Amino acid sequence: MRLAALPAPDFNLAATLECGQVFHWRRSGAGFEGSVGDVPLFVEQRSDCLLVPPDCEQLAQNYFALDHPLTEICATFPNDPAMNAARVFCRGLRIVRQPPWECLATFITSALKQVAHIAQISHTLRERFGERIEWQGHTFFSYPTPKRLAECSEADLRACALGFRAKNLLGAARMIAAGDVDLELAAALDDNAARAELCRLPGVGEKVANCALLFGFGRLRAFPVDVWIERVLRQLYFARKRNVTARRLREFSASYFGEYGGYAQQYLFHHARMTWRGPK
DNA sequence: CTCCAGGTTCCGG
DNA sequence: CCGGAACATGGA
Repeated sequence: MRLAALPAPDFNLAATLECGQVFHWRRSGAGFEGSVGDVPLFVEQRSDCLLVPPDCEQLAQNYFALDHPLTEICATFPNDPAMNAARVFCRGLRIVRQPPWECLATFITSALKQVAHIAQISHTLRERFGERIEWQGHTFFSYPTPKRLAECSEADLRACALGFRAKNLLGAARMIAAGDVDLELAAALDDNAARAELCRLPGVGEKVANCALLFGFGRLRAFPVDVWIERVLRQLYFARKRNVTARRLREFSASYFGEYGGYAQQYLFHHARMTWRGPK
């Protein structure tokens, strides 16, 4: 089919989709196929343009956050060796705008899982409980809604290889389906209040809440501290320092990396993961 | 076989 | 507030 060309300067599609912020895109030919909410999408990069199906330009422009002032964002990063290396390595990587629920739910299922496993779980949940979307001879599945997951039993979810995460995903889906937690209301709160609201959900602690805030709620200052980032902070920012507590790391990262700390975090995360023990 | 993975929660100092 | 342990599953 004919594709439309969308100007996308200062953008790296592959890095953006494979850096561990989103898990359901698959390589397809020279591009990627996936979905944004319930809209199927194919996207391919040609130098400074994105090729997308006609009438999808606006959707892609928004989803891939082509309006983020990347040069300005990178200029706000602290000037230190670790950050500079990550900034060069991740050039063109953008924090996409994921639908809040599927982002939050995916990170609830991410606890103590490798990126490949998280993707596997996401696809299984989509195929079993999401909406099937046929498009151009390809089959896509949307992420199941809170309502749909709330109707499942814990055993249904455990059957998707969720392990102990099944109870958390189910509990979160039920609280949201019941209106006990309202993601649209949370979206109107400031960062700290929104984080506190998300943390009321089972399986959502500081780290998962920050991932949801950063990748699903557009809070570009949110700084998730996972095992990789903790290694980066301890080895590159607190080298030869003893007894650095988790709280100390959180306080440091919340201020040191600035107003676009979430971008800085993702660059440090991706760079460390890709270089510290061979690309995978 | 052992170790670890984009953590959260609960429990005892 | 802090460090430990339990919690499932699969790939390295």
